[in-house]
Amino acid sequence: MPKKPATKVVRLPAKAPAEPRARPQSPVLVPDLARKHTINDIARLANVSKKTVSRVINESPFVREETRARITEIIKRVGFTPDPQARALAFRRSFLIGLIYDNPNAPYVINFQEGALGALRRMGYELVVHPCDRHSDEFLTDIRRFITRQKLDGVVMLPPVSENATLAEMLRKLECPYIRIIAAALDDPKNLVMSMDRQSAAEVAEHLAKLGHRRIAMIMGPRSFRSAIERLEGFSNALADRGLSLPPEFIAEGSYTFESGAACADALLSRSPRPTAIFAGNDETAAGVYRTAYLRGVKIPDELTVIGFDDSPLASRLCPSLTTMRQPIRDMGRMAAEKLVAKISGISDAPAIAATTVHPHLVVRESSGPPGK
Amino acid sequence: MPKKPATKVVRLPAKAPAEPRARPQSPVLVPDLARKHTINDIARLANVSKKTVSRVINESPFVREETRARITEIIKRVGFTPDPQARALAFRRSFLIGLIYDNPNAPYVINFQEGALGALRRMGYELVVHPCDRHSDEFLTDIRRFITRQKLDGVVMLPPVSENATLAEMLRKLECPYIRIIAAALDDPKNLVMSMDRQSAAEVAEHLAKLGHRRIAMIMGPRSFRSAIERLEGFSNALADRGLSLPPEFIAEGSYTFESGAACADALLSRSPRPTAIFAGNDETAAGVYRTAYLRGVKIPDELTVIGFDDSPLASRLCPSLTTMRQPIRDMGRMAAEKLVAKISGISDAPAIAATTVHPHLVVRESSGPPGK
DNA sequence: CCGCCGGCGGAAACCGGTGTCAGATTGTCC
DNA sequence: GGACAATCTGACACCGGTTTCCGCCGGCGG
Repeated sequence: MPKKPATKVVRLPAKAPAEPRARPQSPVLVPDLARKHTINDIARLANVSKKTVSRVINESPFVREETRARITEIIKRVGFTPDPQARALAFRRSFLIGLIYDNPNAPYVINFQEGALGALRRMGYELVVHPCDRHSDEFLTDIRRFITRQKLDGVVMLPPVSENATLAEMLRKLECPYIRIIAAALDDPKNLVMSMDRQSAAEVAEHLAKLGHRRIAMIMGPRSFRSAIERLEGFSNALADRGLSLPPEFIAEGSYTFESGAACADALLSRSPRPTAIFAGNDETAAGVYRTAYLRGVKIPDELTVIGFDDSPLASRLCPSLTTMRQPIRDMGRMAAEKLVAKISGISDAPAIAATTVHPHLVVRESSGPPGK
Repeated sequence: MPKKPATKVVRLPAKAPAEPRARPQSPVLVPDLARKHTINDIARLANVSKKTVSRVINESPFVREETRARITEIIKRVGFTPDPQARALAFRRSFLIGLIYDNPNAPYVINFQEGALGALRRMGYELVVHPCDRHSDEFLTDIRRFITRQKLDGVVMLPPVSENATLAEMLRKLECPYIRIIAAALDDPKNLVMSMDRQSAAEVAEHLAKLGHRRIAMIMGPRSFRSAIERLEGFSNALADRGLSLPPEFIAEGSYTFESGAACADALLSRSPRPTAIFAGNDETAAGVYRTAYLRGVKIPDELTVIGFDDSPLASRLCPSLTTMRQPIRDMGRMAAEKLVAKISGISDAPAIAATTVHPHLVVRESSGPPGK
């Protein structure tokens, strides 16, 4: 083998005058469904330049209707789709959205992810997930590298990383559009999808008050979580409005985990008199309360009413099933996606887009009842 | 609004001569940490051609050690990372791996996803998730479009879509490397990460036999799931080995869901004499059994032993906590990622890679005990 | 001392799209 | 019918990498 024949690409370095055209006859004139097509193939088939095809693809108004129809028809017939990487390169954008989270609650993440993904695909974007460790030294660096490396068009953050002010500041400096999923107005509303946790917690208070409970306790989430604060205050204030109090000894600070829920419940149930109802910060915590009640032989709901928050699948799996606040997580994913793309496209000033909030609602199940005998 | 101005793209129809240039003089000669660098910047800083820099990045052996070190140092100093889209375009590969699933089990998906993602990032790949509906008419078309459009380098499939023979056939035709997460050897081992469900189910049988149970029932998953068959057969055979039988009236076919678990348990507990132990096909199903036991006032584990499968978070949340088989899902994600990348890189023949299996193990908790009084 | 060979470095083409802008093609009006 | 403006079209450069091709260089044998 004296000469490696290289590839099929024949280059003619300096014999300019020779060939009138680079490609004598186009190899593909008949639509061939088995092959990958380029924009050049389409252009050749339609007898136009690739630029015109590009204009059709990008819905430029400067194409005659007749031409557009012809090209569209050909594109559909041969099943052409433009190469995303090539477009990304030329547009200097990736059409990629990042989902940043450090959330142990799997159903929350999956549901959000799927809600966002569905909306993003429809709009021509893809989602790249980025689980992270918010306590790591590399935390910010890591996210920064992720964003710059992938040239993300924007990111969505789930709590609790969505509450990190330093991170938001970094994103602003990076000029990376972002949406924060969050429980309070910590930022310009156009950067937020808010869950009205304060009002939701008030709804729980109302439910318990109506059932006739008077000794009510709460296991809040960690104070470093905004949602924990919102739920606590909303709950406490709403109780006060009804002439009920939430004394300090009936407030326990957990960490939104099963284990902390069990530990906090143990402390609360040691009080005398003990509470007749516990509002757990989330469903995981409520499961911890169940655990403690089970070990202590405290009957739910006869001796203890338990309310959760999230309506994760766990809530209906527990026995008795758990009364809880349902968050429309999938919808939040969709809304975040739509809002973010609107921002990226520069149509962020519509008032409807400006403030995006969702209102959880109470799902009453078996774990709540009137205060026990 | 007479004319729709289309997009924000402002064209300046005929004022050509105005702007002399886009970039006056190369903006970056001094390493500037705040700016994006190109391979040309690095080449300039190192006094070499961009080709040499490219050689260093791609670990070509044809670079002098001294030169390589200098360039590497500069790359690190300015924090340069090559543009993924540009590389993808030039390499005609995307460095993207797809994760295809239609799995309602959120913790399973999240854990797998995170395991795979961690490994993939280390190897220079990204993961693009693709939830889908395996019963949709668009199912195959949808996945095909996903793969060809994104030019995926490979895909990983979770059960049950991993068991779809037509899908696997399509991937082969597309020449798209794939890994199937699966419970039986349905394909060339080098395309599989297998979970030894048959042996695991046998372990459950052994556990129950040792506890002294003789009337044992099973709620299997849907027969269309390979794991359901494997678990049933492994369980049934292992019982037979110990002189115990699994009579047809003690086998119920569920659908791996909470609701089906409850319904099947209801049927099983109506038998007379009723079983003293139920092996549920997965933890969700086991939760359904708990539900029915709760409604019927059957005490677990005193009157009924329940065993699950998966060790999802739910297992430890239930009261009493659920004895179950733990699957190392995150590890499976990592293994699938490593195996897939090995295949893509063409080093798939190593025997260690050829067969990849994981062995779930039993986690004994409170839901299993000797047969009741 | 010369010529050959192999390793290294650089210019230019290329991947598959898009932006720019001049030129061609219409349509309109006088 | 001709001039002019508005609308369409296409040649060309470019995005940021990789690959091809070629030439330079040094080391070696003759």
